Amino acid sequence: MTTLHERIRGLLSRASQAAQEHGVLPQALAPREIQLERPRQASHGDMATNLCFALAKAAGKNPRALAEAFAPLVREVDVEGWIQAVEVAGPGFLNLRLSDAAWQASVTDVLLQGADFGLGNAGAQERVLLEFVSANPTGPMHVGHGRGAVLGDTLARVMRASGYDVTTEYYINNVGNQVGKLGESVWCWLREPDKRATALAIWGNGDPVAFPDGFPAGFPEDGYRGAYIAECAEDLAKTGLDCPTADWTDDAAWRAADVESVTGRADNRTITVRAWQRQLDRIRDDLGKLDIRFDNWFSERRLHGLDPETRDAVKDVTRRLLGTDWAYEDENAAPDDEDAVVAGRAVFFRGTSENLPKQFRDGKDRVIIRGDGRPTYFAADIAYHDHKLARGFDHLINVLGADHHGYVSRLKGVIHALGDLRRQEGDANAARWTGDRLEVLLVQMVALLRDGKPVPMGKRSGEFVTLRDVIDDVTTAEPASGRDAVRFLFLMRKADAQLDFDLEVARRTSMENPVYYVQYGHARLCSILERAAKEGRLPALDAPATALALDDERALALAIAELPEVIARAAKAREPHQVAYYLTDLCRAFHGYYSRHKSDARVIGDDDAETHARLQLVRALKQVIGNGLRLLGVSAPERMTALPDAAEMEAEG
RNA sequence: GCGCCUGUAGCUCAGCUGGAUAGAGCAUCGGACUUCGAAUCCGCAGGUCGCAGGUUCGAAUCCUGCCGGGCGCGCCA
Repeated sequence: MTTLHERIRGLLSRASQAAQEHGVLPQALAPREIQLERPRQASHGDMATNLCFALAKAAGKNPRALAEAFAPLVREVDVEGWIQAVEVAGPGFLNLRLSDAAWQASVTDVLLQGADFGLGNAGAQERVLLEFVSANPTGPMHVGHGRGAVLGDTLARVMRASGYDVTTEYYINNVGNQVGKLGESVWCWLREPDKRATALAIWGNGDPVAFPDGFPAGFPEDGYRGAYIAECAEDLAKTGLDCPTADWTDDAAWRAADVESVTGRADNRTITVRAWQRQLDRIRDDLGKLDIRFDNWFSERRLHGLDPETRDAVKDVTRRLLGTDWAYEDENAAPDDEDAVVAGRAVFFRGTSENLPKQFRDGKDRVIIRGDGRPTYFAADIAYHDHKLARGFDHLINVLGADHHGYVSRLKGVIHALGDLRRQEGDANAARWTGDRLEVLLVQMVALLRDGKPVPMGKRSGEFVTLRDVIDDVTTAEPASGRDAVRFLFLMRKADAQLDFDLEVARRTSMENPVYYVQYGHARLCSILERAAKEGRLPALDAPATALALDDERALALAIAELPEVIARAAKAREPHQVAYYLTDLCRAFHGYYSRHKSDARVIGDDDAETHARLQLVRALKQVIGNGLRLLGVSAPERMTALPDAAEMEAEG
């Protein structure tokens, strides 16, 4: 199996060999990647390469002269006849005009490769661990999490299509202050069933926060105030914790029953564990609505030795770092935290070390172990990333919210330090621990709009629009439409640009909402094929498309041939949005072709040869759009359900 | 103050990683359904690529300095 671009690259590569034999190029010349691009101007041919610019230096010639010498060689090695014309243009471009056979073959390529068309092996099976979402299991996911989720999941799909061996992972942040606070918040609601009932009734009415009795006594000042906390308590009150006592107000009994709470830590109480597990279930459900599933769910607890059969890797790695110059104890720092049990000695990571490459160096040394002996989030992350590399991954990718960007250099720095540590320990694999094994993709924020106006969100009040709300809100006739709209629209911006998500636009069924545009294109193609099948005019799948002759058909054939290029590029650049843009462009080309030739060259016509060839093109287009949508996790409907008519629309509006 | 991201048509954004005359959608205006889907298409108009230097055959893209916007700089995660 091969593709159009591979054929042309092969041709150009043979031409460079010939050039070496003819003395046009020096003998010793490293093979290089040949860039092929589609010129904007039709007069520039079907494909252009800047190969001669790249080779000019090595050849000691100016690009234009080299191109002049190169052009006849391309013709000479073109034994298959793929090239109709080679032209030297501008300062040294080689413009190629393909023969009919060449571009027509791309239609056949697609049909023969089917669902596999577009796959490549640029990734060379590199083992990549892709961590994304990793939202704290302390509450519902919001739209920002959703964007990271869609980006991560689509990137995984795109990279797999490009030959990377990708494992996806969700890091469950179930240790520390935040989950502890979650447990306490739930606990407070549990102890006051009457107040809970009142509050839930009011919340159930749609009133987000206000209710007469306020929060339960002793509710933590910085606790989680959302309605979902009371709901969680209600749920646990019904199902229990598999513990002997039924009286939630019996503090002593519950503490005794908190068998997992041997350390007295709030984040390790049974009730806390049940609370975050429940939140995690909801997160898993929400992700499922977007068709996102993880290969691994990695519990932070195991890094602290809290899960069965795990050891305290955090303590272990801290101790080992302390044995080197990478970490040190600070006796002067007094803990600000009044809850601190002992005013002990905090442990710092020397992130400012001169021994760190500049790009991994931090502005200040960071705390790993607090003065009271509790490890920080950073400490666990050190153990976590050590563990990731120890599992044998070649490359790590983390998708993070852009507000975490200050954390990146620290994390890379510590991986570098771990490498040095392992070298000192005589680890033969130490070279694998380097800062540039970690790649962090920062996803910018999402602003939620309704009809152009920002939707107010205040996390503190507990009132915020959840990802689930958004998916439900933009779900229209088809069950998958909410998922499709959210996924596609999140991919219409590159990750490092802020994104406005307009709920009204996401429901719209016009070009403003590109997901419908692309899906409509797919449905339209299906409908043509359906008609052709009904009339018994579908050719065999491997029938040639040699009767295609229109410029628009040439352009479409060349466009579908680009899918493998787009996928490879998107995977390499970690930019899945390129696939989304490609699909809208391709559909635009198809809709244009369809409309322009409605009267003079319909797909199904009198001439059998033309009809068959056009149907092959239609089939190929459908295949390519379908493959692309699958990559984006968006459904490719065979038909679109009817729109509500104008009267209904107005009644709604 | 320091660091990261960002500035492209009236608005929202692409721009194949340094290539040829910078492109879409929306909005405005004007056109196209007797046929395989008008959820579509065609056309008009719209630009000092924030500003100023620099690098070279060539810059929206790379380097420097300003200006404007966003986000970070916890013994939070």
